[in-house]
Parts: sequence; structure tokens; C-alpha cells
Amino acid sequence: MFNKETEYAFRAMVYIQSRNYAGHRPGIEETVKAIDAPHFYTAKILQRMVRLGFLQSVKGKGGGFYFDADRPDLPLKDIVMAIEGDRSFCGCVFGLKHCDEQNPCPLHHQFVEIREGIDRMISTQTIQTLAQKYVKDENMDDLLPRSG
Amino acid sequence: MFNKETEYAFRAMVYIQSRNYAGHRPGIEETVKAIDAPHFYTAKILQRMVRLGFLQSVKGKGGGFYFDADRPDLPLKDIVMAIEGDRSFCGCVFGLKHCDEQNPCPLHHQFVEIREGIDRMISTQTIQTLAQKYVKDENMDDLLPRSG
DNA sequence: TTATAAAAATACCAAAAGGTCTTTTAGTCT
DNA sequence: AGACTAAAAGACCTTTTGGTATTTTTATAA
Repeated sequence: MFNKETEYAFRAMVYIQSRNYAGHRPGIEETVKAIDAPHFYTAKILQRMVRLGFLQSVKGKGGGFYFDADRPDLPLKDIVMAIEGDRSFCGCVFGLKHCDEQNPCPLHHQFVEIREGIDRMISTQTIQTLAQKYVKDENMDDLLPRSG
Repeated sequence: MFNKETEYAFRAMVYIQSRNYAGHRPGIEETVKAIDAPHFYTAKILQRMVRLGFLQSVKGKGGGFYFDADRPDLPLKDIVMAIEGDRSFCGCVFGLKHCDEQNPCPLHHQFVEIREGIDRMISTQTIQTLAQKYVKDENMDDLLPRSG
């Protein structure tokens, strides 16, 4: 569905927010260990998130990543757009030039529903709503990946 | 949604089938021109489709690609599975290990609907149904790509 | 105020996706 | 049979994605 970079960004940020709720401010080391993602790659991704203003960080001893509680919740869509643009939930399945409501490709009508479903999902859900669910649900088996 | 290879396979095969309906058997030259796709890349893709038995071809003078009318219709899902596997409509959005009905990730329930929608679409639609729509609809503006 | 811990920056590396070009093989039409 | 045509095969190339390792900067705690 989404690419690795987006996936790691989701998981890392949900973990960070959930630790923030518990009064902690995890660093990279702790974060990648918790979500079992590649260390330096994830660091790079989080750096970008900080630069984009999606996430805050403090350097030095006792530092780490955190979300500013005063700022509005961060929708998944913002992250997806920043990392991979709109191509995962936009455009024609056929890759056609002029495919739209007036001039639909054979798959157009079936696909608009799917597309809207994806858009709705990532617009509605935020890192914060997910982190809250994650904290509540003891069954969730951490944020461990598929094959690890 | 799907990758380039899948996209070119869809478009090329729909074009070929629609020409077949009109009693013609296009070669790659004609095909890539019609759908405006990269010549050799598309050739390679169609070769693979032939090897997989999805499509037939004849070499030599007057040769080209065609679908055996006796064989059953070819669902898009067969093509997608052969080219990119199930990852576009399967697996956890978060990339989580143990995400399923019993042990869902926070996005699981919203996502199963989307996933099922995609699966339904590519299971139902075939190259043949699309080619028929394509032939009928004069508005369809050929099978030209987005940016070409 | 200095040692240290942590993020930021930078440079590289590997694999996969996307794409091109040339040669070979196998038909078919004359 | 032979010329020609078109698909098949295979060798490359480029870009993007995914990932690693090292160095630099900066904040803070002692």
C-alpha cells in the first residue's frame, strides 16, 4: 500500500507519541529497537519529519523526539503527501491522460470509491489517534514488523 | 496504485484484445504507438505475458499478438499477481507482523474494506470486459498515458 | 566549563524498478 | 528455398528506493 519509508515513519512516530503520553521522550536507539526498523534509515526519516515541522527533537544528553502537545494532531495524509505525494490514492489505475468523471477509463467508477476510501482513512486518522489506540490495546504486540 | 509494468501490461493487452475483436493482430510497434508506452520495455513485458500463457503470439511476416478466443477471459488479478504479487492489495498498512482480525493494528478495520474493494475490482474485471468497453466508448481518447 | 550524549549532516552502498539497445530465433509470404 | 519480418532473448544502462557508516554539531548534565 505505502512504501517502506512511509511505513517506518508511521510506526516510529506512533511509538514516539505513545511514549510521550507516558511522559518519556525516546531517542532513535530506543525507537528503532521498539519498532524493529533499520537504525540509520529511520533516523534519516525522522530528521526529515523534524525539518518538515511534523515532529520536534532535542539534541544532547537526555534528548530525543517528541510531539508538541499544543500543536494540532498530525493526519497520516500529511506524512504520506510529504514522502510519496498523492500517487498512492490519486490518478487513473490505467495511468491514462484524460481519465475523469466526464471521460472515464473502463475502471474509473469502481476505482473512485477505493481512492476515496484511502483518502478518507489517511485524512481522518492521525498519529495521535493511533498512538492512543496503541497504548490502550494490550494485544497489539508492539509495533513489530511482518518478517522480523 | 499499480506499478508501471502492470500499467503497461493492462493498456497493451486491452489494446491488443480490442484490435483482435476488429480482426487484427497488432505487433509491438503498433501497440506501443497506440498506448504511447516505452517500446522495448513493453515488448519485454508482453514476452513475459506470452511465456505465462496469458497471451499468444506469432512470429514472422504478418505476425503479432493475440488472445485465443477459446480460452477463458483474463482477469486483471492474474496479471497483477504475476507482476507484483499480492502486496498492492494485501498485508498490513503499518507493515505489522501479527496484524489480523484477532490482533488488528489500529488501521486494520478501515483497511480491510479498501483491500477487499481492490481485490473485487481486479477479480471481476478482465482484459476482455475492458476491451469491450474501450471499443464501445468513443470518448475514451485512445489508451494514451497521463503525461504524453 | 567540559565531557558526553544525542540528533543532524553527509557520503556512500545495494537492490529493485524502469528503460534502452543489439542480436538471435523462428515464422511466413513470395 | 530464400528474403524478409516480427517476436524472443539477453546484455546493458539509469533512476528510485531502501539502507549503512562516519563525521559534525549542539544541548545539557555533571
